[in-house]
Amino acid sequence: MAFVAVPQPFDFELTTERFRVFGRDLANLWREGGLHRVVGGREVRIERAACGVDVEPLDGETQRVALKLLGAEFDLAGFEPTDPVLAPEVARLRGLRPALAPDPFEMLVGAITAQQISLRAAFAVRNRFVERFGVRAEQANAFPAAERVAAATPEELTALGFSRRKAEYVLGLARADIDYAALAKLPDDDVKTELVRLPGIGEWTADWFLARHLARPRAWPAGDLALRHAVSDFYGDGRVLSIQEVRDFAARFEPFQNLTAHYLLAAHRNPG
DNA sequence: ACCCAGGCATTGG
DNA sequence: CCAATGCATGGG
Repeated sequence: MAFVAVPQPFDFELTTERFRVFGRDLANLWREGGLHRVVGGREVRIERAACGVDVEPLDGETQRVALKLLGAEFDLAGFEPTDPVLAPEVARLRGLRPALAPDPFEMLVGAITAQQISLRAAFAVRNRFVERFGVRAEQANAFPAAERVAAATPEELTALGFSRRKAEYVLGLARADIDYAALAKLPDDDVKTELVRLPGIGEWTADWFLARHLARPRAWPAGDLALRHAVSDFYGDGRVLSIQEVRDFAARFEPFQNLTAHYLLAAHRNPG
């Protein structure tokens, strides 16, 4: 047994709910109570153990990936909102950590698949992509490497269910020479400015990149339809709030907009 | 057979 | 600058 420590509070089931609720994710595969993912060509299993989280096999890289997937870097201990709407939901979902995408290319391609369509439909397309271009280990497939996708044709992607446009976006990303390490050092606004230059990446995708890959505390995807519905139901008067109206809520949750977005979404899809 | 779902780029005013 | 349009799949 090789244990990894995730800071308290931490609830393994709540944190991994994301990998079950929208359907199967072949690259982050929930199976028999554990999360399977391919790291460096080897399959890793992450499961709850008596004294924390068990990661097999464990090395420096699998530990880094496991900590990302379980949202270990968030300051959850400091997240104690006094907002009368949010506070009870945070209490009810205590230990929920936003599950992060460990890989930037995976994050961006995943977001592109999810543009406009339901997450169920998005996962169906994404899984065909993962199966087609991602090397299989035991149960799970590695998320496809950009270098391998770069050699594909648009037709190979449309055959998997991508729209013509999305196929071109994904190929463009795979072929683009993006310095993700440099990007990760920039302030939020600069990351967004750089990302939005790329075809197929708008503000929504850039915001989710900040939120679910870079774990930026103030990321707030105001354009997200599900977040708009959640904010509208928790704080609104019956109609669906506009993007600008939802954006204006960000100040209220300073400096925990990212955690707040994830808690509102989780609370909304799983009402008390 | 519709309609909507965790957007985006393009086109035309 | 804002409004209208097409796109792909899966579930209701």
